[in-house]
Amino acid sequence: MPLTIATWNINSVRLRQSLVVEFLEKWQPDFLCLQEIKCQNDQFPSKPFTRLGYEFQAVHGQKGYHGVATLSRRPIEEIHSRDFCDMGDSRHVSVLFRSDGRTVRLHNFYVPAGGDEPDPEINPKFDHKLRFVTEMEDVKSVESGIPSILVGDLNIAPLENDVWSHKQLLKVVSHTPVETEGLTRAFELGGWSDLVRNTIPPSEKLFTWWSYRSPDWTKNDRGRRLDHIWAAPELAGRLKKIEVVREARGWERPSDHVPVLATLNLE
DNA sequence: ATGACGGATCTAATCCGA
Repeated sequence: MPLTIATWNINSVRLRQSLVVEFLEKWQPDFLCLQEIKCQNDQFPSKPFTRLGYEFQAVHGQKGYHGVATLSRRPIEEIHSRDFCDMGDSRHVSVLFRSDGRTVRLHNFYVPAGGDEPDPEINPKFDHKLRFVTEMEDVKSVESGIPSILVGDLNIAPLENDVWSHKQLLKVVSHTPVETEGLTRAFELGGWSDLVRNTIPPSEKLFTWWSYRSPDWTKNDRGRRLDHIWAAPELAGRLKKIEVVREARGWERPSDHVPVLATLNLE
């Protein structure tokens, strides 16, 4: 049985629960990792997703901001969330599941945006972002023999073709060298493989986010690739398909991010 | 032309996202 994992920064799950339902019905991933649910656990709209078969839900919300949730139609266990940087933010949740005789860990991340000014000395949010990414260095692709998948809104576009203009974004938070190098360090020290760029070559422009502030997101196509799917090499070798649901940016009252999916065959 | 938007919050103006 193929295994499909999706990640989507939903920018308020209560406001966009109908979009999530539409997505689950049409794409039917086994797992959907949501970020920026922007609600507390008891406000999370579980029922419409349960009704579609996503009865296993690991929700780690907080009031107003941030928050992550992993929905699954397969049983999950050992739900865990880690408090990066001891801020008390809800920015991570992980689950274990079994598939084709293996145990796999799935990490769902929402990395801090980092504010406007790319200088940790004067901008505490940027300092927080850099420290968060440094802490991600000890999230390994294989832990105690268990291979992992790491998805989420990492808020960093690491490659030149992950932004609409490498040159013009070098001093813009999300694409500064200190961020892209920090993310690359966590990626390499963790022993990860980038499933999306394994499939869609780095020579091609690829985005998953387009600003709300642009009057027409399709005009000039000024996006960034902020949402990622990484995996342990032994899982990466079993990748069958990658999909970026670009059309979702054009849905009614859309999130500014679109879903990204990976399908693996673990047989 | 990196904002001309959009969401949550002690519903009015403020903070936040990236």
